[in-house]
Amino acid sequence: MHEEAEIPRERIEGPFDLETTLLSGQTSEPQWDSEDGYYADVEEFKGRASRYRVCQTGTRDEPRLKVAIDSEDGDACLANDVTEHIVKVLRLDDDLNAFYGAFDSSKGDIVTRTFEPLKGLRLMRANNLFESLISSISTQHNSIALWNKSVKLIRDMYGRAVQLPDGLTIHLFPKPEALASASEQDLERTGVAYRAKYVIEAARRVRDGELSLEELQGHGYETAKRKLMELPGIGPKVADCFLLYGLGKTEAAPVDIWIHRIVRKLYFHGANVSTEKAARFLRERYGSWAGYVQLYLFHYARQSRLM
DNA sequence: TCCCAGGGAGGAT
DNA sequence: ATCCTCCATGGG
Repeated sequence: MHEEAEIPRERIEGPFDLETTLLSGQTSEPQWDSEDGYYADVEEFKGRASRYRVCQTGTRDEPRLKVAIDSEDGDACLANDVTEHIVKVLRLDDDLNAFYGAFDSSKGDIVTRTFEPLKGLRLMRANNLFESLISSISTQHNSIALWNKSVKLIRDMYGRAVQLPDGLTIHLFPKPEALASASEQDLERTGVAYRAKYVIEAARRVRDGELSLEELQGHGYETAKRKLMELPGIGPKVADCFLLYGLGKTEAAPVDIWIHRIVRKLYFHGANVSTEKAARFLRERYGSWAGYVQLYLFHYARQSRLM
């Protein structure tokens, strides 16, 4: 069944740029598909597999969004669930203007110089906690293009296939049990390569209840991070990715090779500061905005070819 | 052919 | 604690 909806201006706190946000390669889930102005992803709502598409109609400073929903047969009204979901995953209720005003540019805080060129860029939250965890694991020592492809292949190979009324077939991300019982060899064919054993072990622990992703939500940053790092293949950076993009803990600032270089150059005069120290520095300096600062620094540096 | 990709494990100091 | 090498695959 097909539905359409709109997200009005008043649901969006401050400016928003859909394209910059979705193309920033930030999230620990594959990039949304794009077709003529619309960006699409798939998820289950009220047990019904759905494909939702989002299009920005208003401007960056007066943003509005159009939403189109196609779901497998059923007469459930999903418009409300989907629009609330979109507000959550695009973090439309984050007060971006508060972020832009939180640091004193006259005191020369470096990050403020990224605000104008990237205005409207928002953090995202994962559609799906389990997918976010597996995606985060598959990013280690991998390229953005490659892990995007791998996670989409995991959907295609192990996820439930659904044909929508318009004929399009979509694949949801598989449930933990499907990946837990996958063979390492089979999973390697998705391109996750040597990380297959990490993916299977993480899926097994979630399936067996040894790790509850929902419970982590209730823990503080430090505790949740420590529990995540008990999993093989999850170190400080992957844990921070899931804490930020999966659990929405915005004090998490994943320090990858890029952020590491940027922080050393911009904040430590090029001194050799460890990744752990850089992460702690961002958390202590920027608090609950650290995740946003990380996003802006990363995107700014890559876009401007600063590093 | 060579090199690296949004790191982490296992080992040696 | 900090440093070192290797990890499997694809794309430049």
